[in-house]
Amino acid sequence: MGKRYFWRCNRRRIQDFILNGHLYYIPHVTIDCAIFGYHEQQLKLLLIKHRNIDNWSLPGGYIKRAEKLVDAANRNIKDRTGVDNLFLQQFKTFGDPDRIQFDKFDKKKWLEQTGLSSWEGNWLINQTISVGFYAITDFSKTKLQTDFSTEACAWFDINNLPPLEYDHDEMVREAMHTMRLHLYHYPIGLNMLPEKFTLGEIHALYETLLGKKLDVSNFPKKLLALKLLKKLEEKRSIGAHRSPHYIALTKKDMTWL
Amino acid sequence: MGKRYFWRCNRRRIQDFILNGHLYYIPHVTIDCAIFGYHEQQLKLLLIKHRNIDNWSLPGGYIKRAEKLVDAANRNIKDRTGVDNLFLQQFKTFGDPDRIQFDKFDKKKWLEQTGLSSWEGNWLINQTISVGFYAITDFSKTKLQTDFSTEACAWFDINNLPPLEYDHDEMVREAMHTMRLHLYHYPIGLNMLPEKFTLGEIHALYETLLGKKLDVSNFPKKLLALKLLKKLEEKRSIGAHRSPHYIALTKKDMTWL
DNA sequence: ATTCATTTAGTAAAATTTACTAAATGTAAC
DNA sequence: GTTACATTTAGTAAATTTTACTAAATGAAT
Repeated sequence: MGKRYFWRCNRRRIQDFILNGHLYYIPHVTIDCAIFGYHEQQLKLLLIKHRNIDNWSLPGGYIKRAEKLVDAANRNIKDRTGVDNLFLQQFKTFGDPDRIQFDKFDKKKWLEQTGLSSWEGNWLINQTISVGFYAITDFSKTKLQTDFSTEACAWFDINNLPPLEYDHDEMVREAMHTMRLHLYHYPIGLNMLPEKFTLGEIHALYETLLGKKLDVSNFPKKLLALKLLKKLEEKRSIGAHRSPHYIALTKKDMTWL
Repeated sequence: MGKRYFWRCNRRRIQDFILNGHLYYIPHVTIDCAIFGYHEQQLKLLLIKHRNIDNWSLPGGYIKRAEKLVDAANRNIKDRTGVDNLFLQQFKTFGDPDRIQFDKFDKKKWLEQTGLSSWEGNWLINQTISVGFYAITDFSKTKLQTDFSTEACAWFDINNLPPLEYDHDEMVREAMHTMRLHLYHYPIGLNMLPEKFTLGEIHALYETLLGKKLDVSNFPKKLLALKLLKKLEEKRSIGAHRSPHYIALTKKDMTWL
Protein backbone atom coordinates (compact mmCIF):
# COMPACT_ATOMS: atom_id res chain seq x y z
CA MET A 1 0.00 0.00 0.00
CA GLY A 2 1.59 3.25 -1.10
CA LYS A 3 1.76 6.17 1.27
CA ARG A 4 -0.28 8.43 -0.95
CA TYR A 5 -3.00 5.82 -1.35
CA PHE A 6 -3.00 5.17 2.38
CA TRP A 7 -3.66 8.77 3.26
CA ARG A 8 -6.37 9.16 0.63
CA CYS A 9 -8.23 6.17 2.06
CA ASN A 10 -7.70 6.73 5.76
CA ARG A 11 -7.51 10.46 6.32
CA ARG A 12 -11.13 10.66 7.41
CA ARG A 13 -10.85 7.78 9.87
CA ILE A 14 -7.68 9.20 11.34
CA GLN A 15 -9.17 12.65 11.65
CA ASP A 16 -12.19 11.19 13.40
CA PHE A 17 -9.98 9.29 15.82
CA ILE A 18 -7.94 12.36 16.60
CA LEU A 19 -10.90 14.68 16.96
CA ASN A 20 -13.55 12.40 18.47
CA GLY A 21 -11.69 9.37 19.81
CA HIS A 22 -12.31 10.46 23.38
CA LEU A 23 -16.01 9.82 22.81
CA TYR A 24 -15.44 6.11 22.20
CA TYR A 25 -12.28 5.56 24.22
CA ILE A 26 -11.18 6.41 27.75
CA PRO A 27 -8.50 9.06 27.51
CA HIS A 28 -5.27 8.93 29.53
CA VAL A 29 -5.26 5.16 29.82
CA THR A 30 -3.98 2.52 27.44
CA ILE A 31 -3.09 -1.12 27.55
CA ASP A 32 0.10 -2.50 26.03
CA CYS A 33 0.64 -6.15 25.23
CA ALA A 34 3.83 -8.15 25.22
CA ILE A 35 2.71 -11.01 23.00
CA PHE A 36 5.25 -13.80 22.99
CA GLY A 37 5.16 -16.09 20.01
CA TYR A 38 6.51 -19.62 20.23
CA HIS A 39 7.06 -22.19 17.53
CA GLU A 40 9.57 -25.03 17.31
CA GLN A 41 11.91 -23.80 19.97
CA GLN A 42 11.87 -20.25 18.74
CA LEU A 43 10.62 -17.39 20.88
CA LYS A 44 9.52 -14.18 19.26
CA LEU A 45 7.82 -10.97 20.25
CA LEU A 46 5.18 -9.13 18.30
CA LEU A 47 6.07 -5.53 17.50
CA ILE A 48 4.35 -2.86 15.51
CA LYS A 49 5.57 0.16 13.63
CA HIS A 50 3.48 3.29 13.87
CA ARG A 51 3.46 5.83 11.10
CA ASN A 52 5.65 8.83 11.86
CA ILE A 53 7.34 7.14 14.80
CA ASP A 54 10.86 5.88 14.25
CA ASN A 55 11.07 2.93 16.60
CA TRP A 56 9.02 -0.19 16.85
CA SER A 57 6.77 -0.60 19.87
CA LEU A 58 4.50 -3.06 21.62
CA PRO A 59 0.96 -3.37 20.29
CA GLY A 60 -1.60 -1.67 22.45
CA GLY A 61 -4.21 0.99 22.47
CA TYR A 62 -6.98 2.75 24.23
CA ILE A 63 -9.74 1.09 26.20
CA LYS A 64 -13.28 1.49 24.93
CA ARG A 65 -15.78 3.09 27.25
CA ALA A 66 -17.47 0.39 29.35
CA GLU A 67 -14.85 -2.14 28.34
CA LYS A 68 -12.86 -4.27 30.79
CA LEU A 69 -9.08 -3.93 30.73
CA VAL A 70 -8.59 -7.56 29.83
CA ASP A 71 -11.17 -7.28 27.06
CA ALA A 72 -9.34 -4.34 25.61
CA ALA A 73 -6.15 -6.38 25.64
CA ASN A 74 -7.88 -9.32 23.99
CA ARG A 75 -9.43 -7.09 21.35
CA ASN A 76 -6.02 -5.65 20.51
CA ILE A 77 -4.44 -9.07 20.22
CA LYS A 78 -7.32 -10.38 18.12
CA ASP A 79 -7.02 -7.42 15.78
CA ARG A 80 -3.28 -7.87 15.30
CA THR A 81 -2.98 -11.63 15.19
CA GLY A 82 -6.42 -13.04 14.49
CA VAL A 83 -6.06 -15.17 17.62
CA ASP A 84 -8.73 -14.94 20.26
CA ASN A 85 -9.04 -15.64 23.95
CA LEU A 86 -5.41 -15.97 24.85
CA PHE A 87 -4.25 -16.53 28.38
CA LEU A 88 -3.63 -12.95 29.46
CA GLN A 89 -2.00 -11.64 32.59
CA GLN A 90 -1.36 -8.16 33.88
CA PHE A 91 2.24 -7.62 34.84
CA LYS A 92 2.61 -3.94 35.76
CA THR A 93 1.19 -0.49 35.16
CA PHE A 94 3.39 2.27 33.83
CA GLY A 95 2.66 5.92 34.40
CA ASP A 96 5.78 8.05 34.52
CA PRO A 97 5.02 11.47 33.10
CA ASP A 98 8.00 11.24 30.75
CA ARG A 99 7.28 7.78 29.40
CA ILE A 100 5.95 9.36 26.21
CA GLN A 101 8.03 12.13 24.70
CA PHE A 102 5.68 14.25 22.67
CA ASP A 103 8.40 16.58 21.43
CA LYS A 104 9.87 13.67 19.46
CA PHE A 105 6.90 13.50 17.13
CA ASP A 106 7.06 15.30 13.82
CA LYS A 107 4.04 17.46 14.45
CA LYS A 108 4.43 19.44 11.27
CA LYS A 109 4.36 16.39 9.06
CA TRP A 110 1.47 14.92 11.02
CA LEU A 111 -0.61 18.07 10.69
CA GLU A 112 0.09 18.18 6.96
CA GLN A 113 -0.89 14.60 6.42
CA THR A 114 -4.01 14.65 8.55
CA GLY A 115 -5.12 18.03 7.30
CA LEU A 116 -5.80 19.23 10.82
CA SER A 117 -4.99 22.79 11.79
CA SER A 118 -3.80 22.20 15.35
CA TRP A 119 -3.55 19.55 17.99
CA GLU A 120 -3.12 21.85 20.95
CA GLY A 121 -5.38 20.58 23.69
CA ASN A 122 -6.10 17.40 21.81
CA TRP A 123 -7.09 14.44 23.96
CA LEU A 124 -4.17 12.37 22.66
CA ILE A 125 -1.46 14.78 23.79
CA ASN A 126 -1.47 13.94 27.45
CA GLN A 127 0.20 11.93 30.14
CA THR A 128 -0.97 8.39 29.59
CA ILE A 129 -0.98 5.52 32.05
CA SER A 130 -0.55 2.14 30.46
CA VAL A 131 -1.50 -1.24 31.89
CA GLY A 132 0.85 -3.97 30.69
CA PHE A 133 -0.40 -7.44 29.79
CA TYR A 134 1.49 -10.41 28.48
CA ALA A 135 0.31 -13.40 26.47
CA ILE A 136 1.81 -16.32 24.60
CA THR A 137 0.67 -17.81 21.34
CA ASP A 138 1.95 -19.94 18.47
CA PHE A 139 3.27 -17.45 15.97
CA SER A 140 2.90 -19.88 13.09
CA LYS A 141 -0.84 -19.83 13.56
CA THR A 142 -1.25 -16.07 13.53
CA LYS A 143 -2.15 -13.88 10.61
CA LEU A 144 -0.72 -10.48 11.29
CA GLN A 145 -2.74 -7.48 10.26
CA THR A 146 -1.99 -3.81 10.22
CA ASP A 147 -4.62 -1.16 10.68
CA PHE A 148 -4.98 2.48 9.87
CA SER A 149 -2.54 3.55 12.55
CA THR A 150 0.24 1.00 12.00
CA GLU A 151 2.35 0.63 8.92
CA ALA A 152 3.91 -2.68 9.92
CA CYS A 153 3.50 -5.55 12.33
CA ALA A 154 6.04 -8.36 12.70
CA TRP A 155 7.54 -11.09 14.88
CA PHE A 156 11.05 -10.37 16.18
CA ASP A 157 13.36 -12.92 17.71
CA ILE A 158 13.42 -12.32 21.45
CA ASN A 159 17.22 -12.23 21.46
CA ASN A 160 17.40 -9.71 18.68
CA LEU A 161 14.92 -6.97 19.44
CA PRO A 162 15.34 -3.48 18.04
CA PRO A 163 15.31 -0.58 20.49
CA LEU A 164 11.71 0.17 21.33
CA GLU A 165 9.73 3.38 21.58
CA TYR A 166 8.43 4.87 24.84
CA ASP A 167 9.23 2.77 27.93
CA HIS A 168 8.59 -0.45 26.05
CA ASP A 169 12.08 -1.83 26.60
CA GLU A 170 11.37 -1.86 30.30
CA MET A 171 7.92 -3.29 29.69
CA VAL A 172 9.39 -6.24 27.81
CA ARG A 173 11.83 -6.93 30.65
CA GLU A 174 9.02 -6.84 33.20
CA ALA A 175 6.72 -8.96 31.06
CA MET A 176 9.42 -11.56 30.59
CA HIS A 177 10.17 -11.62 34.29
CA THR A 178 6.54 -12.05 35.29
CA MET A 179 5.88 -14.66 32.62
CA ARG A 180 8.80 -16.75 33.85
CA LEU A 181 7.59 -16.50 37.44
CA HIS A 182 4.13 -17.64 36.38
CA LEU A 183 5.43 -20.60 34.41
CA TYR A 184 5.16 -23.04 37.29
CA HIS A 185 1.93 -21.64 38.68
CA TYR A 186 -0.36 -21.06 35.76
CA PRO A 187 -0.83 -23.16 32.60
CA ILE A 188 0.81 -20.53 30.47
CA GLY A 189 1.59 -21.58 27.00
CA LEU A 190 -0.93 -24.36 26.91
CA ASN A 191 -2.96 -22.15 24.60
CA MET A 192 -0.42 -22.68 21.94
CA LEU A 193 0.12 -26.40 22.27
CA PRO A 194 -2.50 -28.66 20.73
CA GLU A 195 -5.07 -30.09 23.13
CA LYS A 196 -3.07 -33.29 23.34
CA PHE A 197 0.67 -33.04 23.27
CA THR A 198 3.72 -34.93 24.50
CA LEU A 199 6.08 -34.22 27.37
CA GLY A 200 8.78 -33.59 24.84
CA GLU A 201 6.81 -30.77 23.31
CA ILE A 202 6.07 -28.97 26.54
CA HIS A 203 9.60 -29.59 27.67
CA ALA A 204 10.94 -27.79 24.63
CA LEU A 205 8.46 -24.99 25.21
CA TYR A 206 9.55 -24.46 28.81
CA GLU A 207 13.22 -24.56 27.90
CA THR A 208 12.68 -21.90 25.29
CA LEU A 209 10.59 -19.66 27.52
CA LEU A 210 13.02 -19.93 30.41
CA GLY A 211 16.04 -19.71 28.15
CA LYS A 212 17.81 -22.61 29.82
CA LYS A 213 18.12 -26.39 29.75
CA LEU A 214 15.81 -28.42 31.97
CA ASP A 215 16.60 -31.99 32.94
CA VAL A 216 14.75 -34.28 30.56
CA SER A 217 13.82 -36.72 33.31
CA ASN A 218 13.02 -34.41 36.21
CA PHE A 219 11.04 -31.83 34.30
CA PRO A 220 7.98 -34.05 33.62
CA LYS A 221 7.86 -35.16 37.25
CA LYS A 222 7.74 -31.57 38.35
CA LEU A 223 4.87 -30.57 36.11
CA LEU A 224 2.93 -33.72 36.97
CA ALA A 225 3.55 -33.13 40.67
CA LEU A 226 2.24 -29.59 40.29
CA LYS A 227 -0.83 -31.18 38.74
CA LEU A 228 -0.71 -28.85 35.79
CA LEU A 229 -0.66 -31.91 33.56
CA LYS A 230 -2.13 -35.36 33.38
CA LYS A 231 -0.98 -38.34 31.41
CA LEU A 232 -3.35 -39.89 28.88
CA GLU A 233 -3.52 -43.56 27.89
CA GLU A 234 -3.22 -42.78 24.23
CA LYS A 235 0.19 -42.63 22.60
CA ARG A 236 1.56 -40.91 19.56
CA SER A 237 3.69 -42.62 16.96
CA ILE A 238 6.80 -40.62 16.18
CA GLY A 239 8.70 -42.92 13.89
CA ALA A 240 11.61 -45.09 14.82
CA HIS A 241 11.42 -44.35 18.53
CA ARG A 242 9.50 -45.23 21.61
CA SER A 243 6.06 -43.65 21.36
CA PRO A 244 5.41 -41.03 23.97
CA HIS A 245 2.19 -40.77 25.93
CA TYR A 246 -0.10 -37.93 25.20
CA ILE A 247 -0.45 -35.32 27.89
CA ALA A 248 -3.28 -32.92 28.58
CA LEU A 249 -3.92 -29.94 30.77
CA THR A 250 -5.75 -30.75 33.98
CA LYS A 251 -9.01 -28.86 33.97
CA LYS A 252 -9.65 -29.05 37.68
CA ASP A 253 -8.88 -26.17 39.97
CA MET A 254 -8.34 -23.42 37.50
CA THR A 255 -10.47 -21.05 39.49
CA TRP A 256 -7.80 -18.41 39.42
CA LEU A 257 -8.35 -17.91 35.70
CA MET B 1 -16.58 19.72 63.12
CA GLY B 2 -20.30 20.13 62.50
CA LYS B 3 -21.75 19.40 59.10
CA ARG B 4 -23.12 22.89 58.65
CA TYR B 5 -19.77 24.42 59.53
CA PHE B 6 -17.97 22.01 57.24
CA TRP B 7 -20.01 22.99 54.25
CA ARG B 8 -19.70 26.70 54.93
CA CYS B 9 -15.91 26.39 55.03
CA ASN B 10 -15.32 23.96 52.22
CA ARG B 11 -18.01 24.54 49.64
CA ARG B 12 -15.77 26.63 47.47
CA ARG B 13 -12.89 24.14 47.52
CA ILE B 14 -15.22 21.29 46.73
CA GLN B 15 -16.88 23.18 43.92
CA ASP B 16 -13.49 23.99 42.47
CA PHE B 17 -12.45 20.33 42.64
CA ILE B 18 -15.63 19.21 40.96
CA LEU B 19 -15.58 21.85 38.27
CA ASN B 20 -11.88 22.28 37.61
CA GLY B 21 -10.18 19.24 39.11
CA HIS B 22 -9.41 17.86 35.67
CA LEU B 23 -7.07 20.80 35.15
CA TYR B 24 -4.80 19.70 38.02
CA TYR B 25 -5.44 15.97 37.98
CA ILE B 26 -5.45 13.28 35.32
CA PRO B 27 -9.05 12.15 34.86
CA HIS B 28 -10.05 8.48 34.60
CA VAL B 29 -7.11 7.24 36.64
CA THR B 30 -6.67 6.96 40.38
CA ILE B 31 -4.39 5.20 42.78
CA ASP B 32 -5.68 3.33 45.81
CA CYS B 33 -3.52 2.37 48.75
CA ALA B 34 -3.81 -0.59 51.07
CA ILE B 35 -1.79 0.78 53.99
CA PHE B 36 -1.11 -1.91 56.54
CA GLY B 37 -0.38 -0.71 60.04
CA TYR B 38 1.61 -2.83 62.45
CA HIS B 39 2.31 -2.36 66.12
CA GLU B 40 2.97 -4.89 68.86
CA GLN B 41 1.64 -7.90 67.04
CA GLN B 42 -1.44 -6.13 65.79
CA LEU B 43 -2.14 -5.68 62.11
CA LYS B 44 -4.53 -2.98 60.98
CA LEU B 45 -5.63 -1.40 57.75
CA LEU B 46 -6.21 2.27 57.13
CA LEU B 47 -9.69 3.11 55.88
CA ILE B 48 -11.42 6.34 55.12
CA LYS B 49 -15.04 7.41 55.09
CA HIS B 50 -16.15 9.71 52.32
CA ARG B 51 -19.00 12.10 52.80
CA ASN B 52 -22.23 10.87 51.24
CA ILE B 53 -20.89 7.35 50.74
CA ASP B 54 -22.11 4.69 53.12
CA ASN B 55 -19.19 2.30 53.26
CA TRP B 56 -15.60 2.80 54.22
CA SER B 57 -13.00 2.55 51.50
CA LEU B 58 -9.26 2.52 50.90
CA PRO B 59 -7.51 5.87 50.79
CA GLY B 60 -6.60 6.98 47.32
CA GLY B 61 -7.14 9.67 44.81
CA TYR B 62 -6.29 11.21 41.51
CA ILE B 63 -2.83 11.62 40.11
CA LYS B 64 -1.58 15.14 39.55
CA ARG B 65 -0.59 16.06 36.07
CA ALA B 66 3.12 15.34 35.54
CA GLU B 67 3.23 13.26 38.71
CA LYS B 68 4.57 9.72 38.89
CA LEU B 69 2.18 7.00 40.05
CA VAL B 70 4.30 6.13 43.04
CA ASP B 71 4.59 9.81 43.97
CA ALA B 72 0.83 10.14 43.92
CA ALA B 73 0.60 7.15 46.24
CA ASN B 74 3.21 8.61 48.58
CA ARG B 75 1.47 11.96 48.60
CA ASN B 76 -1.80 10.31 49.55
CA ILE B 77 -0.21 8.36 52.35
CA LYS B 78 1.65 11.39 53.62
CA ASP B 79 -1.55 13.40 53.66
CA ARG B 80 -3.46 10.75 55.58
CA THR B 81 -0.85 9.54 58.00
CA GLY B 82 1.90 12.16 58.15
CA VAL B 83 4.38 9.40 57.27
CA ASP B 84 6.62 9.89 54.28
CA ASN B 85 8.60 7.71 51.92
CA LEU B 86 7.15 4.36 52.75
CA PHE B 87 8.14 1.21 50.94
CA LEU B 88 5.45 1.11 48.26
CA GLN B 89 4.64 -1.63 45.80
CA GLN B 90 2.13 -1.89 43.01
CA PHE B 91 0.02 -5.01 43.26
CA LYS B 92 -2.60 -4.77 40.54
CA THR B 93 -4.62 -2.38 38.40
CA PHE B 94 -8.40 -2.45 38.49
CA GLY B 95 -10.54 -1.21 35.66
CA ASP B 96 -13.84 -3.05 35.39
CA PRO B 97 -16.49 -0.65 34.11
CA ASP B 98 -18.79 -1.54 36.98
CA ARG B 99 -16.28 -1.16 39.77
CA ILE B 100 -17.82 2.18 40.66
CA GLN B 101 -21.59 2.32 40.81
CA PHE B 102 -22.57 5.88 40.21
CA ASP B 103 -26.29 5.26 40.65
CA LYS B 104 -25.63 4.50 44.31
CA PHE B 105 -24.65 8.08 45.08
CA ASP B 106 -27.23 10.45 46.48
CA LYS B 107 -26.90 12.96 43.68
CA LYS B 108 -29.73 15.13 44.91
CA LYS B 109 -28.17 15.64 48.31
CA TRP B 110 -24.79 16.23 46.75
CA LEU B 111 -26.09 18.86 44.38
CA GLU B 112 -27.87 20.60 47.23
CA GLN B 113 -24.82 20.64 49.43
CA THR B 114 -22.36 21.75 46.77
CA GLY B 115 -24.73 24.26 45.25
CA LEU B 116 -24.03 23.00 41.76
CA SER B 117 -26.81 22.81 39.22
CA SER B 118 -25.82 19.61 37.42
CA TRP B 119 -23.05 17.13 37.16
CA GLU B 120 -23.96 15.67 33.83
CA GLY B 121 -20.77 15.37 31.83
CA ASN B 122 -18.64 16.13 34.83
CA TRP B 123 -15.09 14.76 34.70
CA LEU B 124 -15.64 12.75 37.88
CA ILE B 125 -18.58 10.73 36.56
CA ASN B 126 -16.66 8.30 34.43
CA GLN B 127 -15.16 4.87 34.29
CA THR B 128 -12.02 5.07 36.38
CA ILE B 129 -9.01 2.80 36.31
CA SER B 130 -7.26 2.47 39.62
CA VAL B 131 -3.70 1.38 40.28
CA GLY B 132 -3.37 -0.45 43.59
CA PHE B 133 -0.37 0.07 45.88
CA TYR B 134 0.35 -1.42 49.25
CA ALA B 135 2.55 -0.18 52.07
CA ILE B 136 3.27 -1.01 55.68
CA THR B 137 3.89 1.39 58.53
CA ASP B 138 3.80 1.54 62.30
CA PHE B 139 0.32 2.76 63.09
CA SER B 140 1.35 4.07 66.50
CA LYS B 141 3.58 6.61 64.79
CA THR B 142 0.96 7.99 62.46
CA LYS B 143 -1.19 11.04 62.93
CA LEU B 144 -4.34 10.53 60.94
CA GLN B 145 -5.79 13.50 59.18
CA THR B 146 -9.00 14.00 57.28
CA ASP B 147 -9.35 16.44 54.44
CA PHE B 148 -12.17 18.22 52.74
CA SER B 149 -13.41 15.10 51.01
CA THR B 150 -13.24 12.62 53.92
CA GLU B 151 -15.23 12.77 57.09
CA ALA B 152 -13.26 10.08 58.89
CA CYS B 153 -10.02 8.12 58.73
CA ALA B 154 -9.23 5.21 61.03
CA TRP B 155 -7.26 2.02 61.60
CA PHE B 156 -9.31 -1.20 61.47
CA ASP B 157 -8.16 -4.56 62.71
CA ILE B 158 -7.34 -6.69 59.67
CA ASN B 159 -9.53 -9.51 60.95
CA ASN B 160 -12.49 -7.28 61.51
CA LEU B 161 -12.91 -5.10 58.45
CA PRO B 162 -16.25 -3.59 57.54
CA PRO B 163 -17.60 -4.21 54.03
CA LEU B 164 -15.83 -1.81 51.69
CA GLU B 165 -17.07 0.44 48.93
CA TYR B 166 -16.30 -0.13 45.22
CA ASP B 167 -14.11 -3.16 44.53
CA HIS B 168 -11.98 -2.46 47.57
CA ASP B 169 -12.71 -5.80 49.23
CA GLU B 170 -11.00 -7.50 46.31
CA MET B 171 -8.20 -4.93 46.40
CA VAL B 172 -7.47 -5.75 50.01
CA ARG B 173 -7.32 -9.47 49.24
CA GLU B 174 -4.94 -8.88 46.36
CA ALA B 175 -2.80 -6.46 48.35
CA MET B 176 -2.51 -8.95 51.21
CA HIS B 177 -1.62 -11.73 48.83
CA THR B 178 1.09 -9.73 47.08
CA MET B 179 2.49 -8.38 50.34
CA ARG B 180 2.88 -11.90 51.71
CA LEU B 181 4.61 -13.06 48.54
CA HIS B 182 7.02 -10.15 48.76
CA LEU B 183 7.85 -10.78 52.40
CA TYR B 184 10.84 -13.01 51.66
CA HIS B 185 12.07 -11.02 48.70
CA TYR B 186 11.88 -7.38 49.65
CA PRO B 187 12.66 -5.72 53.00
CA ILE B 188 9.03 -4.96 53.57
CA GLY B 189 8.21 -3.78 56.98
CA LEU B 190 11.66 -2.58 57.79
CA ASN B 191 10.33 0.94 57.45
CA MET B 192 8.40 0.48 60.58
CA LEU B 193 11.01 -1.17 62.72
CA PRO B 194 13.67 1.08 64.23
CA GLU B 195 16.99 1.16 62.42
CA LYS B 196 18.39 -1.36 64.87
CA PHE B 197 16.09 -4.07 66.13
CA THR B 198 16.23 -7.62 67.42
CA LEU B 199 15.36 -10.89 65.78
CA GLY B 200 12.49 -11.23 68.20
CA GLU B 201 10.93 -8.04 66.92
CA ILE B 202 11.10 -8.91 63.26
CA HIS B 203 9.96 -12.41 64.08
CA ALA B 204 6.79 -11.08 65.69
CA LEU B 205 6.28 -8.78 62.72
CA TYR B 206 6.51 -11.60 60.20
CA GLU B 207 4.22 -13.84 62.21
CA THR B 208 1.61 -11.13 62.32
CA LEU B 209 1.88 -10.25 58.64
CA LEU B 210 1.71 -13.87 57.57
CA GLY B 211 -0.93 -14.74 60.13
CA LYS B 212 0.86 -17.88 61.28
CA LYS B 213 3.49 -19.12 63.68
CA LEU B 214 7.06 -19.30 62.48
CA ASP B 215 9.64 -21.47 64.20
CA VAL B 216 11.60 -19.30 66.60
CA SER B 217 14.88 -20.98 65.75
CA ASN B 218 14.59 -21.45 62.00
CA PHE B 219 13.11 -18.09 61.15
CA PRO B 220 16.26 -16.03 61.84
CA LYS B 221 18.42 -18.44 59.86
CA LYS B 222 16.16 -18.00 56.88
CA LEU B 223 16.25 -14.22 56.87
CA LEU B 224 20.01 -14.17 57.44
CA ALA B 225 20.48 -16.71 54.64
CA LEU B 226 18.41 -14.50 52.35
CA LYS B 227 20.80 -11.71 53.32
CA LEU B 228 17.96 -9.38 54.10
CA LEU B 229 19.46 -8.95 57.54
CA LYS B 230 22.87 -8.70 59.17
CA LYS B 231 23.80 -9.20 62.77
CA LEU B 232 25.44 -6.33 64.65
CA GLU B 233 27.97 -6.65 67.48
CA GLU B 234 25.96 -4.46 69.78
CA LYS B 235 23.39 -5.99 72.08
CA ARG B 236 20.29 -4.71 73.74
CA SER B 237 19.55 -5.22 77.39
CA ILE B 238 16.02 -6.46 77.92
CA GLY B 239 15.96 -7.14 81.64
CA ALA B 240 16.32 -10.51 83.27
CA HIS B 241 17.04 -12.39 80.07
CA ARG B 242 19.79 -13.07 77.66
CA SER B 243 20.48 -9.91 75.68
CA PRO B 244 19.72 -10.25 72.00
CA HIS B 245 22.00 -8.95 69.30
CA TYR B 246 20.89 -5.98 67.31
CA ILE B 247 20.01 -6.62 63.70
CA ALA B 248 20.01 -4.25 60.77
CA LEU B 249 18.87 -4.25 57.21
CA THR B 250 21.59 -5.05 54.71
CA LYS B 251 21.94 -2.08 52.41
CA LYS B 252 23.76 -3.86 49.63
CA ASP B 253 21.98 -5.04 46.55
CA MET B 254 18.75 -3.18 46.87
CA THR B 255 18.86 -2.15 43.27
CA TRP B 256 15.35 -3.36 42.67
CA LEU B 257 13.97 -0.58 44.84
C1' DA C 1 24.72 -18.95 93.68
C1' DT C 2 20.26 -19.99 91.86
C1' DT C 3 16.51 -19.29 88.94
C1' DC C 4 14.24 -18.16 84.87
C1' DA C 5 12.73 -16.44 80.44
C1' DT C 6 14.70 -15.76 76.44
C1' DT C 7 18.19 -16.08 72.78
C1' DT C 8 21.12 -18.82 70.09
C1' DA C 9 23.58 -22.91 68.40
C1' DG C 10 23.32 -27.31 66.86
C1' DT C 11 21.60 -31.45 64.90
C1' DA C 12 18.74 -35.21 63.44
C1' DA C 13 14.85 -36.30 60.61
C1' DA C 14 12.05 -35.32 56.72
C1' DA C 15 11.22 -33.58 52.41
C1' DT C 16 12.57 -31.86 48.15
C1' DT C 17 15.63 -31.15 44.33
C1' DT C 18 19.21 -32.55 41.36
C1' DA C 19 22.11 -35.61 38.86
C1' DC C 20 22.63 -39.59 36.91
C1' DT C 21 21.81 -44.63 35.29
C1' DA C 22 19.38 -47.97 33.18
C1' DA C 23 15.44 -50.07 31.27
C1' DA C 24 11.48 -49.84 27.97
C1' DT C 25 9.77 -48.97 23.47
C1' DG C 26 8.57 -48.61 18.51
C1' DT C 27 10.24 -48.89 14.01
C1' DA C 28 13.65 -48.62 10.49
C1' DA C 29 17.45 -51.01 8.58
C1' DC C 30 19.45 -55.26 7.81
C1' DG D 1 12.87 -62.06 12.37
C1' DT D 2 16.64 -59.73 14.43
C1' DT D 3 19.36 -55.88 15.42
C1' DA D 4 20.28 -51.09 15.98
C1' DC D 5 19.02 -46.84 17.70
C1' DA D 6 16.97 -42.60 19.24
C1' DT D 7 13.90 -41.42 22.40
C1' DT D 8 10.86 -41.99 26.42
C1' DT D 9 10.28 -43.38 31.02
C1' DA D 10 11.34 -45.37 35.53
C1' DG D 11 14.19 -45.50 39.21
C1' DT D 12 17.58 -44.24 42.52
C1' DA D 13 21.46 -42.25 44.87
C1' DA D 14 23.44 -37.91 46.19
C1' DA D 15 22.92 -33.28 47.44
C1' DT D 16 20.45 -29.75 49.25
C1' DT D 17 16.91 -27.51 51.75
C1' DT D 18 13.36 -27.42 55.13
C1' DT D 19 11.42 -28.68 59.42
C1' DA D 20 11.29 -30.19 64.07
C1' DC D 21 13.33 -30.51 68.03
C1' DT D 22 17.05 -30.34 71.89
C1' DA D 23 20.14 -28.19 74.54
C1' DA D 24 23.35 -24.73 75.70
C1' DA D 25 24.30 -19.70 76.52
C1' DT D 26 23.06 -15.50 78.58
C1' DG D 27 22.08 -11.67 81.76
C1' DA D 28 19.81 -9.90 85.42
C1' DA D 29 16.56 -10.52 89.16
C1' DT D 30 15.96 -13.14 93.35
